[in-house]
Amino acid sequence: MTKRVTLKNIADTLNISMMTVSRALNNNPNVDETTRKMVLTKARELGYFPNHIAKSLVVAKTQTIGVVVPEITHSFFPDAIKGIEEIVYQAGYNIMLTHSAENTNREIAAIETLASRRVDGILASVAESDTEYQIYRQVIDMGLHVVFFDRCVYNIGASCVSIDDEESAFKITEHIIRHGYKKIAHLRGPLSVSIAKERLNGFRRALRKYKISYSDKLIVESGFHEEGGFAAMQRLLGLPKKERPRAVVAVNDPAAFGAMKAIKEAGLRIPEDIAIVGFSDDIRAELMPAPLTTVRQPAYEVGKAAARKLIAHIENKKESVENLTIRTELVIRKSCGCEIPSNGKSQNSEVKT
Amino acid sequence: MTKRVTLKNIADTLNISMMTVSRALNNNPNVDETTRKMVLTKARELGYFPNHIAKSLVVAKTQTIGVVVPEITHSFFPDAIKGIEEIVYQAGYNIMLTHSAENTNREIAAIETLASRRVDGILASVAESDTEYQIYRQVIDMGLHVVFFDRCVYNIGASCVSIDDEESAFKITEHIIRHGYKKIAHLRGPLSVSIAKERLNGFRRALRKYKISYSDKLIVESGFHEEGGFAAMQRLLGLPKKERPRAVVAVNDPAAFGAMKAIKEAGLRIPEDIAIVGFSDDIRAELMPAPLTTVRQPAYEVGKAAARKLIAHIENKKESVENLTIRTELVIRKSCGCEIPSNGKSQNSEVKT
DNA sequence: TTGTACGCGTTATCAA
DNA sequence: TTGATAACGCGTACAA
Repeated sequence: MTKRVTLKNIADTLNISMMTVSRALNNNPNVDETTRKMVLTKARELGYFPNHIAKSLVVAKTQTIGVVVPEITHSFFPDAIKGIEEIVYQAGYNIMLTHSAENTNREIAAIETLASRRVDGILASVAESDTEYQIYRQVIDMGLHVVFFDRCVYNIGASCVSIDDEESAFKITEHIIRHGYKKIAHLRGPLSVSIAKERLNGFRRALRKYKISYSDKLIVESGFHEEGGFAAMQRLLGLPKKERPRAVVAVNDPAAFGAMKAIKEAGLRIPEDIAIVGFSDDIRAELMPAPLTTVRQPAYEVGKAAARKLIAHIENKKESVENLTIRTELVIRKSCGCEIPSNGKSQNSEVKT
Repeated sequence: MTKRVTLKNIADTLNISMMTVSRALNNNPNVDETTRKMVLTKARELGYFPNHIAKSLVVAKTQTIGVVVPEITHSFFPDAIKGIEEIVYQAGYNIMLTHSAENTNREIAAIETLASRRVDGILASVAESDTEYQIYRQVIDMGLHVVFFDRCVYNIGASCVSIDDEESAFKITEHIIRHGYKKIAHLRGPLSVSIAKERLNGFRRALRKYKISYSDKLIVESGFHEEGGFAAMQRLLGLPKKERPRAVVAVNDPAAFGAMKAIKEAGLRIPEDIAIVGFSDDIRAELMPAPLTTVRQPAYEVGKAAARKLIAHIENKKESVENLTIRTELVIRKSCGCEIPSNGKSQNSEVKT
């Protein structure tokens, strides 16, 4: 921040009061048109930029939204941020972006700085490692508006926008079941993260509905990344032949990619020996040797909806806290054993294997 | 921004002055340890969060870096932003993120709000459509520090951090030439963007060095996207057979992907009929049917270097304005006609075709 | 070690 | 339509 021209500078050179200058610049109707023109001209001439900091201090509003993401480079987040930016820009807000790097302490520090910077609200997606949410309670109690997106914390007085994880996992598992597979494994994420838990629930519900028995041995933790998926799949492949899964439902696409690598390295074919499906429709999914059947998450829409909800909370005291859900779409490709339907998006292919 | 506890609140409940509270909270040594403990305890008890806005107003520094990107979802930018975040976080700054959507007017508006919000400096990558940079001149003249990254504006009093585009384009073109190809086309970007111009220059320099003649017919504009690459390649394929290129150097990977699609649709093989190389090492490059030979851009490093340079400018008046260059790496894959070397990264394969 | 006075740049409020 | 004054919450400079 360097020395700048102020309202007072303009007022002095024009021999009028600061207030008149302020009013002229803010399109206040109670200003003579001649004076307004004069002020506008002089302001431009002097290179005046309003000091938004000073204004924020007076009006106790910063027009700023704090955003907390766990990992900017996860394909989901750039799209979500773009959606957020689109909405807040139109509403006259700006984004303060923070990155927790999946680290709880950094996330807490981020929330604290955002609170100190008096953002009008926070859009947050929590880190994998989070186990307690005291800091969110604290800022929410202070009256700061929080809306979670994608990875939510529930029952804490904040709205949440996410995809219907449980239902989506149910649907893709159901799709797999309809292929006739009986031994189906699940690579699950860390259960401290809401989406991991819900996808697991959806997986289980589908098995129950179709009365497929399963042992807990077929549910292994992979985390959200390729390496974890690879390791988890290796463990499954290390099972006695009879217990090995015929199909795998992965918690997300990266985990599925890792698993596919492990399957390949074991000399097995996808989907002939082992079918697999992912979750998220990563940009790489359709380019895999066996293009990956997966769930498309509308990240951009999630970002937009979350931003809209947050702004509603900010601008309307009585906006109700609620959990919003954004529809996903099943993307059918070869990895599940389907013939690819013409548009690759049919939801009802039933292929026996 | 909601009602909050202030220094004065703490001071009053403790019957001491605001200044003592301020000093205690800021680890000023001139405070009795007993008082400090008392203050710290009470601050926590009351849920005090320092008002960074008020502080910024007094000290005329916001500890905020404005970031302007043309398109958050371009694979380059999330990585670059992550690098930026890493550095500014360590240095005690936060990021205000804006997105121009490749639109000049939005970019100008973004710079203006960032200036109003009194950010300490700006990291900017300009939009494709930009033709004049008056707004940057203006804020730089005001004393705002600007560092461009990736897409730069030169000779305007701002540092720039980018990859060595000209040299990288030269190297990858040279690589293609060494395969023995004679008729080599270039899909170029919009010349108003610095990187497009420089890559074209590198391409030309390589042809000159190896005395390869070329007609301007083989340099066609594709823009930076897949559709443009597709259309541009179709134009090349529409040329009389004799004039058609045997190899193509694309301005970036998405353009190359589009071109590859056009080549496929024309019933030609890559690299047997037409070899092609890209630029940027998009995450999809190695997954293409013919894995794409390309130039790897260290986006994360570019972001870090740009952030470091900006902070140096902010914190050290005499930091010199300069253009920094980050090294790229040639990534050799099949699309250029190479046998793939063991690690996929050799720089000196020479294969005749 | 602690406290007082003032100012940062703006808007709200009330008076003219 | 315009202006004077106070206030936002904090740090600087100086005094005690």
